[in-house]
Amino acid sequence: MNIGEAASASGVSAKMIRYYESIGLIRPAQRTGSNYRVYGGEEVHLLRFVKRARALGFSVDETAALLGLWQDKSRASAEVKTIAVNHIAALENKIADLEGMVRTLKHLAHCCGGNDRPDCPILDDLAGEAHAAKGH
Amino acid sequence: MNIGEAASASGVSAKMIRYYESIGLIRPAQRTGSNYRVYGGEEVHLLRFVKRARALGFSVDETAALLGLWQDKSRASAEVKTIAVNHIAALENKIADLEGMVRTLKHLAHCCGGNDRPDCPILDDLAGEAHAAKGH
DNA sequence: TATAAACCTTCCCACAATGGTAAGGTCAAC
DNA sequence: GTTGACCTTACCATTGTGGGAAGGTTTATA
Repeated sequence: MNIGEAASASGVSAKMIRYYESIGLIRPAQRTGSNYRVYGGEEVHLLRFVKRARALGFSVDETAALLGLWQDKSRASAEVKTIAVNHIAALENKIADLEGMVRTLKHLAHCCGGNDRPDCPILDDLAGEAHAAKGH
Repeated sequence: MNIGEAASASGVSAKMIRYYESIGLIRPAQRTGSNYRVYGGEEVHLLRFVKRARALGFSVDETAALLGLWQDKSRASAEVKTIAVNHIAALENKIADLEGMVRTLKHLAHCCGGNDRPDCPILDDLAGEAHAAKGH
């Protein structure tokens, strides 16, 4: 299997496969006589693992740790769970940050006329000149 | 005012002030005879605006647009509101993505013993080998 | 069989935003 | 007049991904 076929079989672009190889996330592929990378079902399986982990928001480093644990048949599931639980916490922090932004922005947008007058509480807030909004 | 003073007055690091200048987000500062950047209250005000916009998750490009509108005293507030509303939608999309990840991970973590046995539904899921979980 | 299309290879550039560091100039205080 | 705290520019790194060029290979077709 060529890299292009492995890419469409795994959903990981050829570009990213080479990248993952270059940073050591995946082992260097075997090569043909003419230096083409060769992949088999096992490699594609591994690439899918990586893709799934990335889609769940794990960093490449975390993914590498998970891959290591996956291949260590005697791992303790607690190790995996720890990574997952930490990742959940990080995601929830990020969500909380974004929700804070949304909350503020919704308030400001709600207060903004959104018409053709220049009067704009959104800009006033950004400028730190939040004049008292007419209570709503 | 030196760049360092402007940085502590505005909360934007000196590094970032120079960066914002280099990409054209803010106008080049005036210079002293010895080539030091000089800032006044107005510039600090502007930097605070930028900082606040960035803290609300606006990209540098969006921030530039907002800055332009801020300085255009005859803008229509609708233009600002449009940027804000689009940004809210983008943030909410991102939140939804992250929440999907959290939901999946919580389910998997819940199903994972987290003990010293190798048995791990998290890895099974990543590997695409999600064997039927014992119903819970 | 010749040639063109569709692959592959490596290498470099770009993004967004931020931090770091190094080599050198300047200013203020003591 | 020296020291320390500032400033200047110019690079490098990050994270993960895409784009492209320059050149080699394989395959399909005329």
